[in-house]
Amino acid sequence: VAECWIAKVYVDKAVYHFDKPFSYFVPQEMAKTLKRGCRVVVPFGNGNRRRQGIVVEVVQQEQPEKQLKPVFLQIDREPVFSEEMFRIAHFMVVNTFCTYYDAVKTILPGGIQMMVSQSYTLTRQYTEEELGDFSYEQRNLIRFLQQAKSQKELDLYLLENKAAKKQQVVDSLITMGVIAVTDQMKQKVSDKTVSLYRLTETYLSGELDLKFTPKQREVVEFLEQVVTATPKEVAYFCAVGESVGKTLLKKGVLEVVTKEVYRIPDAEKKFEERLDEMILSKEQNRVYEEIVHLLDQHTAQVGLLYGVTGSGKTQVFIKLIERVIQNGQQAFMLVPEISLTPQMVERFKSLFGDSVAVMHSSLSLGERLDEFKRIRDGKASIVVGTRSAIFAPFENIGLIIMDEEGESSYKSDSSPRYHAREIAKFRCVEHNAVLLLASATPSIESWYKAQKGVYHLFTLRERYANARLPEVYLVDLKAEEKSGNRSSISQMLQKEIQKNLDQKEQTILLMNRRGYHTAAQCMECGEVMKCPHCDAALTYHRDNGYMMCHYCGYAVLKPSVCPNCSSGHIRLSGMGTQKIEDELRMLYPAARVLRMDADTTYSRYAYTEKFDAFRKGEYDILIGTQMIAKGLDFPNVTLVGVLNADSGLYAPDFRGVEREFSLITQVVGRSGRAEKLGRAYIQTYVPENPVIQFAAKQDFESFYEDEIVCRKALLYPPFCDMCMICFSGLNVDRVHVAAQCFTSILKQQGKLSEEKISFQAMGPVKAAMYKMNGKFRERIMIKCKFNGSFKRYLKHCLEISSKEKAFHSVSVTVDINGDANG
DNA sequence: AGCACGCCGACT
DNA sequence: GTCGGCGTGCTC
Repeated sequence: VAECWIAKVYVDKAVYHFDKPFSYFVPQEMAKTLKRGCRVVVPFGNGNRRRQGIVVEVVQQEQPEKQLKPVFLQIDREPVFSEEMFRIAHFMVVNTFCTYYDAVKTILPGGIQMMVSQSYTLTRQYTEEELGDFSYEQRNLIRFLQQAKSQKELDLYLLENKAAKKQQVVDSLITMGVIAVTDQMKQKVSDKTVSLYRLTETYLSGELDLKFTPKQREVVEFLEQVVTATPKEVAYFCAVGESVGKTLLKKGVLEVVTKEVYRIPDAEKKFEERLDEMILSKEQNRVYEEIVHLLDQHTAQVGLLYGVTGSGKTQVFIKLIERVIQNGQQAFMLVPEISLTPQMVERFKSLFGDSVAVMHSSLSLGERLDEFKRIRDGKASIVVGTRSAIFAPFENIGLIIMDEEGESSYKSDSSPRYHAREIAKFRCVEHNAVLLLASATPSIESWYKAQKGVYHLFTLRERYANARLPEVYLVDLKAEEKSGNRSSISQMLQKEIQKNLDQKEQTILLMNRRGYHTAAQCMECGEVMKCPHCDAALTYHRDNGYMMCHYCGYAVLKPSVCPNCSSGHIRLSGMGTQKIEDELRMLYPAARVLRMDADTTYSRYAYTEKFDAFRKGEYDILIGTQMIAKGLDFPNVTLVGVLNADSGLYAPDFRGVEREFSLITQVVGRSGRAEKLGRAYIQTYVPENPVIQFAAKQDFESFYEDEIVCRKALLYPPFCDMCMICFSGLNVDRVHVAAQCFTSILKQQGKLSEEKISFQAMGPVKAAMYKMNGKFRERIMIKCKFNGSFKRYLKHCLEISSKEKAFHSVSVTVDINGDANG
C-alpha cells in the first residue's frame, strides 16, 4: 500500500462549527522540513482560495481513497509556534470561544504575519486575431492583463466584474497555460515608516481635469492647506470616511509618501538612575522582602500589591525584577495603556540596558518582529508592554507584574476576548512563576480574592519621600449654578488655577468627554440631533466644524436650521474637552494650554511628545480625557480638577461605579509629589454620593466594603461569572430571531445535558446602545460558574447555533466577565 | 467567511 | 430564451 505524509492543519477564517484540523497531502520537497508549529498556505474551499494555517501534526499513513489537496506553501522553515504557545492557544480557544487560528494570530507578533497574494501574468502577448479563439470573458481578461500595470488593478478589475465568474475564468486560462501564477508573500506594512497623503504634482500642475464630489473637494482643500497628513487625520478633519482618500489615490490626485519614524527604545536618556543607588524606604523594603519570600518558593502564586498613589510601587517592581533576572529568569512589566509605556521603557532601559524589550500595539510591525526575535533568542529578559506583551516567548519566567491591574484595557474587546490577567495566570502555572497584581485601586474581584486568602496581599500605605496626599475639596455644582456661574469651571477652581499660574506650577484638568458640545437640540420641536447609524447623540467638534458620532465616525456639517422643523433655534449644550480648552483661553489668555484626547493623539508618538512637553514645563494647564489620568509622574503638578465627576456613576454596567472611583482616585493622586503639597477639586452635582466621597479620601477599602455588599446582593462578580452573548446584524428581525433561537437552544440543551449545569440566563434584551454602526444588537446575559462543564456546554450550544439558518448574517460573540460593551 | 450551484423573475 | 438575483450548502 502506498504511504504518504499528511499534515493536519487549522486554517484561518474557519466557521465556528467547522474549526478543526484539515488533512493535506505533504509534497515531497516539504516532507523533511514541515513540522508541527510551522505555518503553511493551503488551498481551501470550492475555489481553492489560498488560506493560512498552522500545522498541528505531520503523520505518515496510507494514501486515503479520497485525493487530498496538497499543502501549497510552507511559510516557516522552522516551527515558530512553541509547545507552550500551543497550550496557550488551546486555553484561549476553550475560554474565549475563538477559532484556533485566531488564537495563533494573537499569540504571534504582528510582524511575522505575512499576507499571501497571487499575481497573474500572461505567458506571452496575444494579437487581436488570436483572441477570437477565446470566450468573451477570457478575452476581456487577457486584454486587461496586456495593459494592466499592477496586481492591485487586477484585483479591482475582478472585483468590479462580479459577473465574470472570476475564479472560473482565471482558472480556465491557467489550465490552458495562458496565465502564469506566482504566489507572493509580502509584509503587511513597511517598517519604521508612517504613511502620509500628499497631493500629486500632476494634480497641482492642473493637468488633471476632474470633477470632485463634495467630500473629495473637502479632502483636496484640506491637503492644499496642510500639505501632508495621515489618512486618519484626513478622515477626521474633513469628516469623511477613509475610503474617500483611497478613491482620490486611485484617481491620481493623492499619493502616499512615507516618512521615517524614530524607533521608540533609543530615546534620549532622561533618567539618571542607577540600580545600586536605588534605596527603598523601610516600608518598600518590607514589601520587597515579603514578595521575595514568595518568589523563593518557586510555585505558581498570585500576589496583590495595594499601594496608595505615589507610594513608589515602581521602585519595588524594579528591585524585584533585578532579583529575578539575577536568578537567570525572565520578567514581565505590564502597563495598561500605550501612553504609559515610554516613561516606563526609558526608566527600565536606563537601569537594565539592552535586556529590556518593548511590546505594544503601536510599535511598527518590524519593530515588533525584532523584539519578538530578541526575546526568543534569549537576548532580552525583561518585557515592558501592554496587553499583548503577555505572549512574549520567554522560556523561564520568574515574575509577571501587572500595574493598575483593574484597568479594562487588559481585556481584549475584540475576538479573541482574552484577559491578560488570565493568560498571565496560565503562564505562571506553566513556569511556576509569581503573578504580581498592583494598583492603588484594585479590582473588586482581586481584592475579594486577597481577602479570602487566594491572593497574597501586600500593602504600601505611605507616599514615597514623605509626600502627603493632596488636600481634596468637593465642589457642589448645584450651588455653583444657583450663584449664576455659567462656566464649567467653578469659581473656586478658577481661583486656584490662577494661583497656580502665578506660582508657575502646573495644573491638570480631567474632562471625560471629547468634542465641543455634546448635544444639539432644536428649541422649537425638541428634536435632538442623532447619528443615523447609532443610538447616540452627535457631538459638535469645533476643530472641524462637524457634528460627529463617537461610535461610528459619522459626520455632518452643523445645520443652521433644524432638519425636522426648519426653525433656527438650535441649542448646543454639554461640555467637551474642546469647549473647556476655549474657556481656559478666555479666562487665562496668557496661560499655555495643552489638550489631549483621542482627537489630538492620532500619531504613535503624539502621547510621548505631548507628555514630555508638559513635563518640561512648556505648558501650564493640561486638559484631557481619561488618558491623562493614569500612572504618569509630573513633579510640578500641584493642582488637579475633575470637571465632571458624575459622568460614570450612572453607567449601565455593573463596573461603572468601580471605574469612576478608580479614575477620580488616580487623577487626584497626580497632584503633589515630592516636596510640594497638592490640591484637588472635584466638581459634582452629588457631593453626598459615597463613591465620590471615598474617592476624595482616597479610601479604597471603604469603597470596597460598600461595593461588595451591592455585588453580593445583586449577584455580580466576584460572586458569579458573567457571560454575555451578543447578537448583531444589519437586519433587525434576523438579529431578534437569532437571539430568541439561541435562548431556546440554551434551554433545550440544558435539559439534554448529562452534566449538571446551573446558570441563570436573562434576556435576550436590546443592548444599551441598540443600534451601533448600522447594526442592531441584542444580548443574553448569563450569570454562571464559568467552569469546565459550563464551557463545554456553551461551546456545544454555539456549535449547534452556528449551523442553524437563523444565524445567517447575524454574528454571535461571547464575552466572559467583560464590561458589557461592544 | 466566500464561493458555486440552482431555482425563479425581468428583459432582449 | 438568458442574464443575474438571492437562498442554500460545503469547505481536507
